[in-house]
Amino acid sequence: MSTSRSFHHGDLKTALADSAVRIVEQSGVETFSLREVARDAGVSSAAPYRHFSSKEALLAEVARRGFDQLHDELAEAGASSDRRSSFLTRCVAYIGFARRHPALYRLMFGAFPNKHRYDDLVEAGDRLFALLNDPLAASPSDKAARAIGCWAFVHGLAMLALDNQLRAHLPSEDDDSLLAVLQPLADTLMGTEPT
Amino acid sequence: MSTSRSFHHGDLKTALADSAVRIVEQSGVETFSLREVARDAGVSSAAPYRHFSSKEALLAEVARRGFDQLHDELAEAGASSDRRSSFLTRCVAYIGFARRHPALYRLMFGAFPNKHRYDDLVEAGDRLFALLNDPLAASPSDKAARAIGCWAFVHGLAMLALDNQLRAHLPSEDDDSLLAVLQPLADTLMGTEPT
DNA sequence: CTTTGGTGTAAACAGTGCTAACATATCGGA
DNA sequence: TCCGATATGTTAGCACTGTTTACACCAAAG
Repeated sequence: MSTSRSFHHGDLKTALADSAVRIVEQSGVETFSLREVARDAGVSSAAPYRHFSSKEALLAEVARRGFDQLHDELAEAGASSDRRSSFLTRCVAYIGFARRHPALYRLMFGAFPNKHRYDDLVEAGDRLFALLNDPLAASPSDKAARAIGCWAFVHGLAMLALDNQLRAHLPSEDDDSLLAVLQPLADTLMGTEPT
Repeated sequence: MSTSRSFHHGDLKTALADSAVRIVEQSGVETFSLREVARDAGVSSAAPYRHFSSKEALLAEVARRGFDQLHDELAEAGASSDRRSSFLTRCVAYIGFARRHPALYRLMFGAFPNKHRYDDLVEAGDRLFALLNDPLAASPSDKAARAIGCWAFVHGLAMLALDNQLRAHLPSEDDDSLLAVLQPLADTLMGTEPT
């Protein structure tokens, strides 16, 4: 074994992606530079092009990782308990993720020209969507509409949280305040009676 | 009168903002360049700095205009009729705006490092929020929570629309499909009975 | 051992945000 | 009316960016 690490880096591709994630989370995507990633990984400016066809392709990989991570966190968060509280738990966890990784979250849902070229990214997004719909699966009739509504609501809430709009308009921004917003919607979305 | 237009441009500031809006809407914000704006306005690369302290400041002005325009369109859309249908009309109009001006809308809600420096921009956002809350004004009790929920929902829906997620998961993406998603939420948010 | 293909480098190109030094036009006051 | 101060434009340049091209090197297959 010993994946020989003399001249050839060994696994530069994942090293670059690791650096990229760290840099995006620290400094946001506006100032993100491929050359800085290369410096961070200790290689030349042209090296990344052996593994990613463009800066956008590297950012797509970063976003894909973000989707996977969010998916896994939500899967764990709402595993136990009944549908309704699973739904609420996941909503809170979702917004928590967006808050802990604001720049990454913005990248995930930001404008991706040519998004269709990165099918791994698209698939990761679809997996997340499917998981969010999970607690709504047994809801009555107009399933699609409720599913979309669910995601739209949580996503919009997360975005407003990132813009500090929640803090501006809610008494506090802890999980209880969030739940006060989420509760009535959950009842509607799931077709259950308020408890 | 006759704002003398020989050497000094006359009103370069608004001319630059006009060009910037057009360029953002056409090509998105990723490739947006101050120099292109300058070329488009027929001035040198350094001229914009007499009127905007940075590229970000010019983009802030573009975003501010977007907020004002959306505000005005919504104000007109839901002017007549009762609260409930006014709310629904405005939701549809809101998402319609996002779809007709995707890049501009993304800019408006995108990451704005140092957003606090552009108070005009912040105020324009606040005016929009106030207008969206208008139909909910007379709703019972937990007003703030419902108001936030309302905006979050519409905003999230608009974002998903821009990512083509609605087309992917809804039977069609006309206004009727949108209303199917919006209806049950509207009832919940406004504290009225479904009709 | 040799060849071949994958992976790194250095150098260059065009384009970028932004600044500094300079030029000109406009306007308020002597 | 002249005249300086100021606002608004220009040119030239810096440091940086994404990307490409030509080249160097190493690993493994034949």
